[in-house]
Amino acid sequence: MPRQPAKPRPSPRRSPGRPGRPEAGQPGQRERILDAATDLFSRQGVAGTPVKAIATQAGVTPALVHYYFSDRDLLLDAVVEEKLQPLVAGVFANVAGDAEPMAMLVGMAGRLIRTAAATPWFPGLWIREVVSDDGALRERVLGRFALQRAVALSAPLAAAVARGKLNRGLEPALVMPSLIGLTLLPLATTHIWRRLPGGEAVDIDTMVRHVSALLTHGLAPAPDAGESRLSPESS
Amino acid sequence: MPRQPAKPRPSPRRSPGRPGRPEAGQPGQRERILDAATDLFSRQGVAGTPVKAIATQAGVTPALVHYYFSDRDLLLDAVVEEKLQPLVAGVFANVAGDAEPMAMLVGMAGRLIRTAAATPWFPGLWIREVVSDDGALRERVLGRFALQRAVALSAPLAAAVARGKLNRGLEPALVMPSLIGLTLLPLATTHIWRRLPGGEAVDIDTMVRHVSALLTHGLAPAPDAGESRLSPESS
Amino acid sequence: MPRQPAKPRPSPRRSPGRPGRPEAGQPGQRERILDAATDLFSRQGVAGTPVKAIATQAGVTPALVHYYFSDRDLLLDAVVEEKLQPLVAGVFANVAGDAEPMAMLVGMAGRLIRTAAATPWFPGLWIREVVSDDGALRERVLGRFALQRAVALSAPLAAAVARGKLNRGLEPALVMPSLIGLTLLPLATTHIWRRLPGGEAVDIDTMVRHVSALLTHGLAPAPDAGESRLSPESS
Amino acid sequence: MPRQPAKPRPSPRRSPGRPGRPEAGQPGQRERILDAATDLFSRQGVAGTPVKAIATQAGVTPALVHYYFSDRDLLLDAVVEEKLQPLVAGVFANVAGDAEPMAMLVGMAGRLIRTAAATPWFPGLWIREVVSDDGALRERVLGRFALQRAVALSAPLAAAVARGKLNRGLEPALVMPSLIGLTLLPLATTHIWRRLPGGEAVDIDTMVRHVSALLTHGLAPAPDAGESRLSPESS
DNA sequence: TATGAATGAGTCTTCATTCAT
DNA sequence: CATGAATGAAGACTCATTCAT
Repeated sequence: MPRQPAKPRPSPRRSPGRPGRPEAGQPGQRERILDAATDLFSRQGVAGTPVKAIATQAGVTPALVHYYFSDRDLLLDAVVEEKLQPLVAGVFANVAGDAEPMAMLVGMAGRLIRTAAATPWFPGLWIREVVSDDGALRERVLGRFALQRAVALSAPLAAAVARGKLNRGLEPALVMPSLIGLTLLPLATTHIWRRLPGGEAVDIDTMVRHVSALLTHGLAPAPDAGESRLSPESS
Repeated sequence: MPRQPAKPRPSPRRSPGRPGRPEAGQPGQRERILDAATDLFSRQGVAGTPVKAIATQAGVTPALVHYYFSDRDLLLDAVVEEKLQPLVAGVFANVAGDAEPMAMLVGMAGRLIRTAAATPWFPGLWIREVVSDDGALRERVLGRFALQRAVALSAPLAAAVARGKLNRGLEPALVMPSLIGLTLLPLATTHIWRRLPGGEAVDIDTMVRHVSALLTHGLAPAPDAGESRLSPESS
Repeated sequence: MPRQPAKPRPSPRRSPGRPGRPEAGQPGQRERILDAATDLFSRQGVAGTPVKAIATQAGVTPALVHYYFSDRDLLLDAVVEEKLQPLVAGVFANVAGDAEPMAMLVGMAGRLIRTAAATPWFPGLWIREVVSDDGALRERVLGRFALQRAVALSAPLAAAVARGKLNRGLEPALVMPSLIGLTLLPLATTHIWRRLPGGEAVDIDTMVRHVSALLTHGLAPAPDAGESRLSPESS
Repeated sequence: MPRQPAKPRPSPRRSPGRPGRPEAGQPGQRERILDAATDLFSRQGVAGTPVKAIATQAGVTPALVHYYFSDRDLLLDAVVEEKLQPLVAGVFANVAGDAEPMAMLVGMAGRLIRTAAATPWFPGLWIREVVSDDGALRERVLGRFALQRAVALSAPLAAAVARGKLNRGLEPALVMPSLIGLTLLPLATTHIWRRLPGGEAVDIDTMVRHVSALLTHGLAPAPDAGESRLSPESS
């Protein structure tokens, strides 16, 4: 303690933490900020969330947000890399182009719904800031991982449609957007349709069933065209 | 600022426009502002669009925006009432609960797509500011017309599912969200999937066909008794 | 970005002006700000002068400074263009390379001193922000007018030294810096040497006489061949 | 940028109280910081140099700067005492009032130039922070050693002028400022006039010769009675 | 001896809004 | 009708400084 003598001692400044401070530090200050940012961004939008709001929700000073992330922009980077990217990786995990396309798509839809349900900030953030035109995360997400994932899926899907393994009326390039629209958008609007009659009873399993039903029949090749379901398969 | 005493002092009723202005006629100042606001809101989000940007795009001063709309908040009201509401009314036009549910839904999807394609600001605005959690227009839209429209549709849909006129795996409360997700979200992300292989060739008709195909089979009652059920994710 | 300030409409906000407001407006708000900026920059340095200080001295709000100058940087531009440039132009007025070099230089020194004395901010600003290494106005001033003025003078001076119309011991490239050093630096340090014995009595005319005396003999060609050479440091 | 946080200077300002003096490593942490500070102050100005920049250049943490110097203000003190003061002492070394004034002044000019050339931070720091109006080091330097040095010189110079041992047109109180202006200002502006034609070839010896030539003739008593007088403003 | 963490007090800048003209 | 001028309130970011370790 080198500062003994003529210490001005302006303010007592004892316990720096706001109520509910981390004590020892399990959550990790940086983590708390990142969580708060992700949450607020998903609820109020990036443009609608001042750094101060993030700091407040994390129980820190705005200056500390800059201390850890330097920049509002780098904070966005961190959200994409440390929050979104892992999540998307989870959804795409063990998705192989060679699998049965129907199963793959329905499976991905289910995983998307369950993932999103377990990570409440996901659908809102994606809808608002990735999908939207000038979404603050859009280019980051597309450039870093989303686009390549979509591209990787595009050839198999086109082939599946061409070979009649998927409904021939489908447009391959629109399959993924349809999937997103069918899963994340309803999830992002839970608060809305819950207000509808019958809506309050809908749970995640119901949702998975609904989307599965829609996709199973909607994506499948038309039964009357003479194509039997699950023809011999030759990969 | 340095206006000396000898000020011209124009008469109380001066001719409005400066030279080279659109005069009082065709476009309408107020209309231009409203258009600019709608467009910018849809592209940059409400929170991301300052009044000044709207004024600039409309070719007027920020003060004039206040002159016509008093308030940023009332400008939002105007956008909802004069832009969104008529559009939604168009989509729901001659939708009757008594019609064949399949035809009604597929028809509405088609109308949604065509309407949105003809009104580029629509999908973006809806996705960002109506659907999103704290969307700036959300409560306005829900409270004024969207909710009651959805409610009106909810009973017939539930009945149709119950009576087997729609796929039994569907959840009535989720039919409308699915419809929105299947139409507006892909439309809002045109810029994205256009970059995918095969995406650049997709036009509106293709899109209508794609969604129709998906819905026609996806919503229709299962042709056979064996209902496809997705296993609830064996986690 | 985040707008929507929860309009409480707190204060009636009547008379905007602070004490001593311009009333009719002789000085001109913009002019007042520019004057304040120039003055403060010269006294405290550019880096040491917050916009708020300028605003306060001008009797306005910081926001108004931005209203007129957009940017701290553009304010610097304005200071250079509207304050420094005219002043320098005045000093260099009717300076012709063809004139007798002695008379020209001594005349310029005199004009520099009188100009600077009449414009108290000039020497300080020049010394601190033009001459100094990372001076905030340096590149602006050099790039826009100072360098070309110096270059224009450089050939005639070299010729004059070569032809013996100026002291042969002089280095042409150093003549202008010497002139500046002999005039602006003492002027910038008035407050210092005024404290010295005999200093309080020195006025502008005395200063002009002093510099003229020094230059008249210092610049003039040596009357006799015996050129004084300083021994290279007798350490 | 604008620093200088209203120095209340509450503490008695003791010797920084380094708990155990550095003396460990060769370069010396403290020395490195002091060097970095001096260098940066001279190039960017005191107000334009954050502690962090000093720390970075010295390869340490900002906290360590405070550890050694307690305070930004005390760091300035240290720069003055440990850097500027010794340098100035060197320039004034063996300057005696009784010497031949001409030789003393020309000698001092030469020593000033050579000193400054060997210590690149000197001219800039002096010009910017000692000479300038609110220079951050000004009062420190004047109060501690510069003023008394100048005062000590002032009587002999006045006597020399009075006795005709120096040019009678000179103003004694202005001799030292002229000397500073003639030496340090050109040195501080090396980067500028080096860009002029002929400037790139100028070296220290040339500079010494130039100033010596100017001073030798400029300071010397007029060889003839006809004293050149500059007309008071040739308008 | 040294530092990472943390913060209060600024600094620059933007914005919605008002008002006299 | 329309606008230039003006401002209070915020927003992002920086900085000197402190402190526990």
